[in-house]
Amino acid sequence: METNVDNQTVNRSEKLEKMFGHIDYQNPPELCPVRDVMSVASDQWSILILLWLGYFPVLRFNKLKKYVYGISNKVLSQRLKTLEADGYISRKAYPEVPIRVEYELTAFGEAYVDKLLELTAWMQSHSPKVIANRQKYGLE
Amino acid sequence: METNVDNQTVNRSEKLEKMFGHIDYQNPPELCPVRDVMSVASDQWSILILLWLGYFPVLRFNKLKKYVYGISNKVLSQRLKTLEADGYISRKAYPEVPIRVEYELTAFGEAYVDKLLELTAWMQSHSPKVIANRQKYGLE
DNA sequence: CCGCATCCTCTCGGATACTG
DNA sequence: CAGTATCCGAGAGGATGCGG
Repeated sequence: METNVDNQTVNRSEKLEKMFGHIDYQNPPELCPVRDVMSVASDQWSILILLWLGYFPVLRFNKLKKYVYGISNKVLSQRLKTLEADGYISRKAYPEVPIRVEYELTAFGEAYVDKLLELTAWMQSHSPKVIANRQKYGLE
Repeated sequence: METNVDNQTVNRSEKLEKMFGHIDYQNPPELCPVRDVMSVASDQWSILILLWLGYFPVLRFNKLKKYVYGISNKVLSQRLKTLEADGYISRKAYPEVPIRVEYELTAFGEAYVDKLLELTAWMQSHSPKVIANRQKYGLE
């Protein structure tokens, strides 16, 4: 157990070292790739889109709009385009009348969803604690 | 390997089922706790703040501002307050002159950073692929 | 059915100056 | 040093109507 904690801490330090060790924050990089990639992949709407596409392997535009309730046409359209450009999802249009368009995760997208799920599942199970913290904090 | 893939897929389905299975998207919850908690914890600036606090166990306001380069006083202050309210970090003020304030992760915050790191480390290692995708997409 | 174009609102966030 | 107060601009995002 003790060693587990130690391993965890060491593991954390290693990853952080790899992530931040090389950064010269006195003279910061104009475009940090991690920030850049993260800004797409950790967007609220994008996360929900990806997770629903993990739940239902194939979804059409209006189905997605129902599941990701509250999202507007414009934003859904934007996010889908960006997610496709970044390689997380694929888009197939069938030239029927009316047109049918299907979205699904790429292999890369699936890998990302798996990572994402570890985080969101953890957040879901801990959200009561966070909300409790928040209320307690509000009372002081 | 085959079974690994299967296990992975099954695992994914289970988590997604647990996350989405109960949602009546026809009549969506006004405030989804997961969305709510996520909106704080997956904020761009908050992530960077938490990661830097994982890297350096104790940091003061202006140090943080240097490491999380580009952040403004206002936003840093806001994020720190929210992160404290949600229980990720603790704030200690020493009544010296001039005043000294130290921020550090709580145990809960450390646990979250560990989860976060799995994701961001993955993103860092895959960011070249994403950027390559993006450029290829732009050329079509 | 899929999504773009338009308009319009409104919040977020940056810059600066100031205080305990 | 650690923020707060104020102002201001940009741009994200919602609603709607149209077109392929």
